[in-house]
Amino acid sequence: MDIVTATQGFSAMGSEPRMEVLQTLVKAGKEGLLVGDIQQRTGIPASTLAHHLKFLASAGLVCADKKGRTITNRANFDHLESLAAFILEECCADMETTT
Amino acid sequence: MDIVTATQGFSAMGSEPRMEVLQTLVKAGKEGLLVGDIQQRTGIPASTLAHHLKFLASAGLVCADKKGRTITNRANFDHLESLAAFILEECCADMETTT
DNA sequence: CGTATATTTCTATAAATCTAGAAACATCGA
DNA sequence: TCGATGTTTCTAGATTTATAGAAATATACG
Repeated sequence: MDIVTATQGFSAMGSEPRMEVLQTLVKAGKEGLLVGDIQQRTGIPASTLAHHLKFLASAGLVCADKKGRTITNRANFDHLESLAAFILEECCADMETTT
Repeated sequence: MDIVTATQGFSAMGSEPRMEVLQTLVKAGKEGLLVGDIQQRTGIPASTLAHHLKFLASAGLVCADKKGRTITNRANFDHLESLAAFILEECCADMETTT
């Protein structure tokens, strides 16, 4: 994971409504949720929600899967794990003694 | 860790120069670095760096320790770990069957 | 005291983001 | 085909953030 990708991911997580959406999807698990479901659970207006979902998707945190009239959104668990790992990835790298 | 704190943390990580600063401090380990050291390693102008360090500190990601003329900055490793853990904290909570 | 050093605060401009109503678009069912 | 449903795109004003030069502050040293 490079720094640009990581930064985009964290930036996407750096807004309360967006984090709320993401957590709703993380809680929902791999089945995902329809946009309408998310809207119901979060109370975010449709257009605002669409905006945030696009932001989350373009950061790779969420995947959207259109089927008929509805769109299923799912958290991208692999990517989320990588981001979590990135935070302390290079911890203390500069402290290493000449081993 | 509540959602507001987490969001502030991720927001602070959601900018490339700031993430670069944070990583520089994470690499440096618990000894930390002087503002001037960070400036040298990142090439960020002093006033811009001060701005970002304040942002990082107010999000709890970094601690500043003034001593004489210099200020030592350290990554707040505990907080960073909590943030990393937060991302998938409630993973699949809504999928649980009636156990 | 006066000067050099380390860092911040002030300031201003440019750019990005947030929010949400309204309109548009696509798909399904009758 | 027509109306209902689910979701997006358009739009625009308000707010936040980014950047960095210049001035200010604080401490140390001679």
